Amino acid sequence: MERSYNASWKRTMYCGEPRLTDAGKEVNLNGWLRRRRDLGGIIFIELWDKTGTTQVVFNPELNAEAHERASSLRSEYVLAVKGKLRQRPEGTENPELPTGQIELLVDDFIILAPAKLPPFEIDNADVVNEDTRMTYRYLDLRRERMQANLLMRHNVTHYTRNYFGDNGFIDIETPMLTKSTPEGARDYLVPSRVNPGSFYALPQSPQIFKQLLMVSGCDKYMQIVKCFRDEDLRADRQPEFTQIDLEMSFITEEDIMVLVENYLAGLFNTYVEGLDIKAPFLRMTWKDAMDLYGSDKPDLRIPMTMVDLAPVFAGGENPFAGLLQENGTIKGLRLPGGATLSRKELSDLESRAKDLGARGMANFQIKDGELKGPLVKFLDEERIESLKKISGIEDGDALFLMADANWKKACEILGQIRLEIGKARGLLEEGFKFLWVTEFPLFEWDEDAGRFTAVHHPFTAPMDEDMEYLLTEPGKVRSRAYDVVLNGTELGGGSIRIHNPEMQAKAFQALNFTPEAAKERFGFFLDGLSYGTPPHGGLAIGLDRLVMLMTGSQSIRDVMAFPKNQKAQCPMTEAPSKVETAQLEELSVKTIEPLV
RNA sequence: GGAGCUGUAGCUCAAUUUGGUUAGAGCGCCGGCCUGUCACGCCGGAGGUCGCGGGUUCAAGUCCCGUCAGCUCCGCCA
Repeated sequence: MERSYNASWKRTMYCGEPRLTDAGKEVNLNGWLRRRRDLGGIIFIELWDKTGTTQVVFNPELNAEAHERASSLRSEYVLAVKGKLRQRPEGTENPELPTGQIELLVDDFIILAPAKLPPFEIDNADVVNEDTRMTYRYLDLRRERMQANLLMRHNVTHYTRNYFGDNGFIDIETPMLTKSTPEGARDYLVPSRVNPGSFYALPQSPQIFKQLLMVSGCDKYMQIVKCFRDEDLRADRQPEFTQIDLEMSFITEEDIMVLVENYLAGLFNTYVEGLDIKAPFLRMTWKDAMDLYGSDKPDLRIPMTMVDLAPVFAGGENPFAGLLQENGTIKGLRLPGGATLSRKELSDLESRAKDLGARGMANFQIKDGELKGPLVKFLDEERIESLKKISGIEDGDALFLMADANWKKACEILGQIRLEIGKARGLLEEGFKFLWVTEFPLFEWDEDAGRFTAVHHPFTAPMDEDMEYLLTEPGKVRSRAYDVVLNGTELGGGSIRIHNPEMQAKAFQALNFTPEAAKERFGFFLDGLSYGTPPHGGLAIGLDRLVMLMTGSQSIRDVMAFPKNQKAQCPMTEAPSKVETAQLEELSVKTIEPLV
């Protein structure tokens, strides 16, 4: 007779729990059959749950009936097993397993569920095509590494709520159905049935709401919140992702940065083994980050920085003299040991630089004390000395040169080369290198839009020193924004906000919004600001990226339970899908090719 | 929108460079043997739309054209 699961079968231990000290105990285990070793006379199975596995023994001499039934068991069957834990016979211990000193001798068991043959070997899913893993994501998650990732994510959110709660923050939810604000990323839109022709947007961030909560006097707000952006995907970008979102009143940059770096240091030191992250973190202006690393999110694990080679070439007779007279830029990057690079390797690097938009990339090498390179002939003794002094190039090294009329472009391209060559040559150091990047430009010129756009968002406060340029030279204004960067990834960013409605109106003006347009889009917000807004600021941390880095994962997909593929589809549910005409009609949405 | 890489058994890959016998291997699966295994072992077996379509050729997994899919990157991501 078939026996079903009842209280007598409930587990008394998890599969990963038994230890030598449990020998002699009668226990129940519930779990999945992960591996079967049928030796003919005796059968071993490994019973798995999220805590680990325990070896279960079916011995015909002790229990012929159970042994007979066990021969039909297959991978991933769900079982309830009763038996006695005992120390393994001498010489059969498995030192690799936490439960390896012990095993369960079966008295009785039931099959709670058989299982179809899995489409891939679950223990080995790390090497399986991601598309297949995603189609059977529930199986992909049924393994140690993914369970560990989900647990880490839980630990992070738990720690986060405690940390900010202990620091006086309260968790407040903001709407998922909200107003579209075309500034910024593309919105996901949701049609309103009761308001034909009108749409909600899913939030790109709760930015405006959290600022209005400051107007309300909430003082310290936090939320772990889903955000949505309809843009193309990357290894570290998904259409829906989670932010740790913060906002505080009556504070300065310093308050937030100290709060957040202590949070991050504590979090990493608690959950990542062998770390001793120290706060405060290194702080660097955006200008310095660009000059030294060619990136607004420098990867400090690569021990190379760029230098300004203008003094070497200025005023001389060389191909760069004209560029420098026009205020152009020449950046240099020293590659220790780079003298071994072949002509072909140098040429490949130059074509890579061209792919990135450079017109070229010159180089020097010092081999056996002799400086070589296409530009040597343009440099006299004095300039060569200057080149060596500024760049630090020594015997055995290479030096790359990037010249461009545009300072930012020269920095960025050489910065990308720095990253790629650093990784390729194994120069990446171990560990977690945090820093703050500050004093971002407030605006940048958008060629396509023909106007300035906000680098961060239009509510970011300008630095007091640059306030006078707000309307005259917007490109010159620095912002009170700060990003926290870890190992070349932007973990989070925030700013002190504008809390004065006139200033906010000016910012919109600098962005070329007419007062009418500003009112149309953000009128409620400007109105809110005018009812007594405290100085405030905040920050948002990308939870997915955070957990990705903490778990050493290559993609945020590995730390999300059910992520989307590069086409923003879910291979498992096959979302997005077509819907019936009746649904569309109800929503007053007219469209092409509905399903029915 | 663009560039690159990949696509062969359930999974991971080889064979493609230089077209030529019946497309192989490991794992997994099925059957048999096996009483201390733990990636159990040994023996046997099943399993293929070489992503798809077209072309060149006596002959295409292999060459050509097109197309689809997945991933990485650029654009995009206030």
